[in-house]
Amino acid sequence: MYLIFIAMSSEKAEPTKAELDILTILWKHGPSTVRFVHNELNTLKEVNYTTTLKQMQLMAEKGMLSRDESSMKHVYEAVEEEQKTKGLLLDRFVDHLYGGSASNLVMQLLDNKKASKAELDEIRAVLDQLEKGNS
Amino acid sequence: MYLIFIAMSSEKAEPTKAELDILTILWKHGPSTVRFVHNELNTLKEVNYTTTLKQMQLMAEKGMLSRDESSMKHVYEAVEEEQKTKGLLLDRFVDHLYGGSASNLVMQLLDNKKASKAELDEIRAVLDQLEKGNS
DNA sequence: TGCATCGTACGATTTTAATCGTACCTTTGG
DNA sequence: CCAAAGGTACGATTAAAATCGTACGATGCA
Repeated sequence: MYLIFIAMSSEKAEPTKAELDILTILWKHGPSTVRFVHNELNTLKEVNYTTTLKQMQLMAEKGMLSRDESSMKHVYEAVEEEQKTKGLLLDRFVDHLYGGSASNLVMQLLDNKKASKAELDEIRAVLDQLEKGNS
Repeated sequence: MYLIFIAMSSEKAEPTKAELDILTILWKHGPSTVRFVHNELNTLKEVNYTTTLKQMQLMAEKGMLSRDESSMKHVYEAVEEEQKTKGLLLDRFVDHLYGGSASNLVMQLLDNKKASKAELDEIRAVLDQLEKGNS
């Protein structure tokens, strides 16, 4: 007797570049129509309306977006929260480029970059906060 | 009279996933033959030898790798330094996902992740170092 | 010498992401 | 009423990334 598993794409697929652009807009503005997303998108890059539409349809099919079809103008919404998705991407990034070491990444970040005084302070504040909570 | 510029691909193209894997190996081990890189690569994912070869040839063509053809077994080397390339990728990442705010990224990094006590300390040390140098 | 092994060269194919063209339905204002 | 405007559906195409198959030259050694 065998157990058969239907692959439900349990492996979190990370959004592509184009998909991330759309997600970003939806995270920022909440549930939106294709038209709205498309307009926002065109402030970044020029694409045909049907391209945006198709993208969003595919994303919905993949389960990245949900949509409300009750009105003729379908309203789409990101399924995963911004923090969760970005967190996943960040994790992958750290793993792949910095061997999983967050501190290595931060070092390079502060080293190579124009991290302003304000930013340094802010980061330090985050650190303090964390250590307090940890102990 | 016109000045004619030969496009020398001044726009830093970021390496693709597969390319980055190869670069990582070269950064770690220094100038290497295709065979060596290929073996290393196969500890991560299975690919045909000629695939690795072709990849590296293309990368050389793009100027990402240089190669020494004096011996029959060509020896390839990464052109850009590890820090420089990773720094570029990191910048793009911060810009795209965190609106260019390094502190936002760090916040999420420390928040969402299992940043160990040791890592926190290390990061704090980096901060101290920086502030000393800045003032 | 001759053949197995290991190397490069390179066109072609496959896979995935992204874009577009066209058909057709719904709403709306004159 | 009906045409213009704006919506969805969806196959087909283009673009980019990655992979592979085959040809053929070098090398080494029985």
